[in-house]
Amino acid sequence: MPTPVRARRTQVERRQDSERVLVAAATEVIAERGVTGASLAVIGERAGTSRGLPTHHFGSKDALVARVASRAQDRVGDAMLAAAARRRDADRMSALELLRLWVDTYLELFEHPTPDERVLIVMWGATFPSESSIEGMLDAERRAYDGWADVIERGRRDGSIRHEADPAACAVVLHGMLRGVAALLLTESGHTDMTRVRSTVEDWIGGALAPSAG
Amino acid sequence: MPTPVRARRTQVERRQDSERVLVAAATEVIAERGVTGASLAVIGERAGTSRGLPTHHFGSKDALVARVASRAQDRVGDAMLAAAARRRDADRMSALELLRLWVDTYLELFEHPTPDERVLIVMWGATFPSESSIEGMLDAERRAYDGWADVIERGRRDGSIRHEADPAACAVVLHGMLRGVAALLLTESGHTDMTRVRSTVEDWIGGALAPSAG
Amino acid sequence: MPTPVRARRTQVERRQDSERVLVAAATEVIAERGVTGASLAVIGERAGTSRGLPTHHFGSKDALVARVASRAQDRVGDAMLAAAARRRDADRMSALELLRLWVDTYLELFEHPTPDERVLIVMWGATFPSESSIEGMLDAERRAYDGWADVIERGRRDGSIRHEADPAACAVVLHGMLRGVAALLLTESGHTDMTRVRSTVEDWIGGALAPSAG
Amino acid sequence: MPTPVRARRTQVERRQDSERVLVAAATEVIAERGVTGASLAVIGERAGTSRGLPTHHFGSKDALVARVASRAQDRVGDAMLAAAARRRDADRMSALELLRLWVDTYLELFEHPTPDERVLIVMWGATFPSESSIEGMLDAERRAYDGWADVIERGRRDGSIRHEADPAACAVVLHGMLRGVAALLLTESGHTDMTRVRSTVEDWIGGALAPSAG
DNA sequence: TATGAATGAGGTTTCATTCAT
DNA sequence: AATGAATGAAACCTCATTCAT
Repeated sequence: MPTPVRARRTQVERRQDSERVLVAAATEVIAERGVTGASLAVIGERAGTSRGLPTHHFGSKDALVARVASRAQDRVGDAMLAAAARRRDADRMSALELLRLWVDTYLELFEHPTPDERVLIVMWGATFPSESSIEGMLDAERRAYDGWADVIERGRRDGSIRHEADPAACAVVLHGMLRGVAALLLTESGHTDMTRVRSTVEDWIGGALAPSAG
Repeated sequence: MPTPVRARRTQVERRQDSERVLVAAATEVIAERGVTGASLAVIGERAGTSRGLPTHHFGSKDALVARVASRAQDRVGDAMLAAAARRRDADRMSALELLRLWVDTYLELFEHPTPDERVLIVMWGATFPSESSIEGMLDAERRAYDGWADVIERGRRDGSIRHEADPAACAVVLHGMLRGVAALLLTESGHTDMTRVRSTVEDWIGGALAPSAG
Repeated sequence: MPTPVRARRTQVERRQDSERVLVAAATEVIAERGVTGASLAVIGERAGTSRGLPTHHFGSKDALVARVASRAQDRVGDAMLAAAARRRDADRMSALELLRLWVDTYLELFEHPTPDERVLIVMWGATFPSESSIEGMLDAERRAYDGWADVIERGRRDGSIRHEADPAACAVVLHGMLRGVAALLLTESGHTDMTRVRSTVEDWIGGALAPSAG
Repeated sequence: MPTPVRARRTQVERRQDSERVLVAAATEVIAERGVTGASLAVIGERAGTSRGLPTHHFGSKDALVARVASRAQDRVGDAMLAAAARRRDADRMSALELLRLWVDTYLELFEHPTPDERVLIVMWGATFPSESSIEGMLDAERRAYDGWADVIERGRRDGSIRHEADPAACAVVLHGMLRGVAALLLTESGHTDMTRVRSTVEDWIGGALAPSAG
């Protein structure tokens, strides 16, 4: 008696499909209405499924929210890694060059933001209340600016970043600047000249981190 | 034996007292739980009044939230104006010096943040969802970086800020940086060395805006 | 020492003024929104006084509502008595003539209804729920159709109304008809030709109560 | 030992059962306390379900109220149609005979009124305030006396109703009379001799609509 | 796996009433 | 007498979650 090999695989596929479509829908709805404003029923309907599927699939709203957060972080992180990978001379780039590439890539993402970019900022904003905690969000923040600090430290060693720069403090300022600028761009889209903002950020970073000419 | 001189209060005084205590409580609770997480019942209890007073007094949650927002904005704005007013040489300061003073004052506020400072960032975060709108919040943002753009423009004219700086773009970057850094400081308080962050911000601004030595 | 004779009288007058203006306002608001839909605060404001005055003056909402009901009943009753009093030949009218005069007067009132007429119907409608009870409303109803039964009985004796007519049953039908027609006129004002409705009612009463020609 | 054959119900059955029981409970409670006096919590409890089910099921109180109204209208309308259908000679009845049959059926319903009859009158009463509006209630009224006007017009053509009768005006008077009498019967049940009222109504209609003997 | 019916806690708001001025 | 501030119960509604199908 032949076993329905494909049938079982189909179950797994269907589950994955559900997950993909639910996370995408949740990303959209949270980007529009915020974490607390997004209801599971609306997410289910936006996904074209039943209102009960989000709970059924993820067990709880918190779990779905955490899933959305981690996916959004990954997408942005991947974009930056991919930008570096595309460069032929990746292994010959100085740390400062890499940092500038990353910054540029980051800002480029927010020039034409998808729900993935927007939701990242929305969820960042949701961490500001002192009691609020979104699973995995604070950790991701810390990883992010540990990353910046790391590059800056490397730059100090390879001479591409001035020695006086304090890696930890610069990482805070740099990360805060990128997040803050991104947030302003999202809430004020249309009112700002993106190209100029990007080149201004480049200038500031250059002025702050490049070794002094002397 | 001292008598409670002012035990009798007029209606107007009672109303003002209620308002003061309600706005203070709302500021605290919103700073802790966010705008949507703060319920009027909890605010009423925190204020030491009945659970129904917030609605009775302000008519709606939105009105109370708007009141909290405008008060928080005023407090921060006032602090910056007061810092300038305290300077003897206020009228002889260059635009860049004024800008640095303001930045320094702003960051100092977030070194030991009260609920007023925190709530400002929390409410800023609540504006990130595209459909969300908090009465008066977006306007205040725009006023704020119009203010920065104005100082930068003045600096270009008085020669204290380099001519190449684009006032509008620099204002976005500067305002975003301050907001973003403030947000990081609030969520990461204890993990960062405030003094170093402040002096780093100073350096970046100097490097970006001061006229080039040549 | 002269006593402020007028001052005391003024207090009484002011109280009466308040009462008049409050009852008038309550009549309007109840006519618009129904008994439960009318709030004391709105009534107070409509009266041009404070929101607290209705309670202060009448002690409770029920008391004010009862006052409105009795006044509205009086106004309608007075109009009918006045119509009879205006007739020179009042003492020579047959019972049927009096009844027709009353009916005509009643319907005329609803041709251009003031809040007084409307509120009477509104409050009548509020007595339909089985548990609902508006102070004095049911009694007034009963008095009203006892009045009709009385006239019909007199008509049977003076020969102006046919002998077969059952006073109690006819009173129910007549009173119901008037109330029902009035209610339709209020909810459908503009859609009905009042003049025809009035003459139709006259015809029906004539056909039902006048002695048969034979 | 008998097993509960239908213990398992499909989702659709569960939904229909809930709807039935909720509408029945709402009808009862509204008949007792009026539209505004009936709270969803009480309706839910009366239905033997949770307090939240009414809202969950119908979305809003207005929707449930509209559902109750339309069902009550249907029940009364159906009773009148059924009475005509039971007659063998239905197609040979004159318009006046049909009208009398309907009137008789209508009044019979109110002799032993169920909540369905009572709620119809209660909701009619709730439409009297000028600003109040119950979904579908005014339309139903208009349909109802359009129906009466139609029968009267047919009677004028088949000669069973006198030619002088104005269909529109007579419909208003007839409908008003029936509603008004029904309302009095409900509020005064026990105080009135139903049989006599019914035969009085018959007499009045006969006197008003039947062609004059001559 | 997926659907959606049902629950019940909790939110904002309305409002009659109480109470201080 | 009059004002209006304050209370607290109760209303409608939203929504995460549980549960039956």
